[in-house]
Amino acid sequence: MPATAILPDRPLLSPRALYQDVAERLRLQIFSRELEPGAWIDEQKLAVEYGISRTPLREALKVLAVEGLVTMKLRRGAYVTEMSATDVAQVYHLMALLESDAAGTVAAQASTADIAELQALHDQLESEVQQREAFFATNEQFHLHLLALAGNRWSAQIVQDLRKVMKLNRHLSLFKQGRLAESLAEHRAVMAAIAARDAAQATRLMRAHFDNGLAAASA
Amino acid sequence: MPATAILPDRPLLSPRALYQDVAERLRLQIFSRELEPGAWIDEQKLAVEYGISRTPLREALKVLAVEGLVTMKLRRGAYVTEMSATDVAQVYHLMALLESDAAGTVAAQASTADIAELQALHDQLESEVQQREAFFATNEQFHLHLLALAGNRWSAQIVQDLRKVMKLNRHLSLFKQGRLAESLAEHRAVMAAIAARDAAQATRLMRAHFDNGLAAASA
DNA sequence: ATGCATAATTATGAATTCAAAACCTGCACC
DNA sequence: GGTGCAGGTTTTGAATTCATAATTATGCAT
Repeated sequence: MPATAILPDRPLLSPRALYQDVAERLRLQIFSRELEPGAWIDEQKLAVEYGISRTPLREALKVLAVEGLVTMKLRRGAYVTEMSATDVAQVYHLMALLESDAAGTVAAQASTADIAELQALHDQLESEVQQREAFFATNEQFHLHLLALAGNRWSAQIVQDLRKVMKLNRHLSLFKQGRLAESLAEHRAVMAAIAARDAAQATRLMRAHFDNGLAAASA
Repeated sequence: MPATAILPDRPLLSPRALYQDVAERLRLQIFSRELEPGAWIDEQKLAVEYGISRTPLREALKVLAVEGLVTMKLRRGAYVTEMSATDVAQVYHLMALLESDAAGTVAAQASTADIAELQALHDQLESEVQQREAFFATNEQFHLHLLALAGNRWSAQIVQDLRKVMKLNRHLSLFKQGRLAESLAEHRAVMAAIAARDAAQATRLMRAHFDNGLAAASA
């Protein structure tokens, strides 16, 4: 009898292909450090564990490779990507660029209703300073919502991918004690600029928010 | 006898996996419009044409899907992505953001030798205004070299992917008559700002260069 | 002739099989 | 005691096979 399949029974007529489910499951295992950076990914073992064949697993690995989460080595399989300090800085810089641009766009163009939604998310964040996990989740929601409101789907997709690879990095700045409060204050300022429709200021403040995050991460 | 394989014999000990070669070949077929936007990609036919099995072809298609060149529909296969006018504008905006940032970084930080190399590429461009094909090629080389000099490998990778996607768009601004000369003039200004180590100006001018390109493309 | 139900065909998604490269392991030899 | 080679094992990369969903074709009733 094979090892218990981890993927629960899914309807035969699934809304998406198996390799996509597998890709998502792999991401979760990577983010949770069950598969840690630098580790070799054993195709056969995982296929048995997931209760599937190697084919969809290999397809999923190729997807993650393009996203940057794993690195393929010819004839040696897949490895979880290791992020150097340089990589972290470079990705932060990119996210700062894209998200600050998005903040400016939203401040200038979003509807009042959209901004109210953003404000609601921010208010929720304010109430969660004491709950680390909830704060992280809402924080990510806020940023993704901002990207969605900015309306550039290419940009949004890229930032989503970058956020994924960022999760490879153990030393997320927000984990630093005390950084949560600072981060919230910066957020508040960004939100205020957006609400005030001050695009230039929103851009500036969002960029500062990321720069501070990077500084905290590398400290 | 099967149809003639398009891929030439390659050494048994190939430097990269077959699916990567196939991905590259697919990109070329897409850019050259042998596979046109919206078209369904016949796996079996292509596999025979390439003289390979469906497995590496399918893996290549998944890679292109993440890159945005093709769209996978469940149980309906792969389709060449169609770019709307909105998509074109969004991608242009992104490239403007990333490349103008790179221009600023290079102006501020690149070595004198590096800038000399860039200048050499620009000089070559100046000599090629009359040769459309050569101009395109050198232009792309210049931009990619600039990205490389900026030193952010994530940024460089993204811009490379975006440039690929852009080639899906038939109405590349540079094709417009007269735009070549304008483009060159803008290039010259950017190059001058970089040589003068004026980062802010380099950023501004590169951004303007792309904005003009977009305006020309949508005109 | 047209519309619907159903059967045949085709193409995709996934599993399985096969070939070749990389990696151990152990032994001979320096 | 270390080094290098031979053989076997493991694992990847790719082809083939299989199952099922989607599409097309067919035939029947109206």
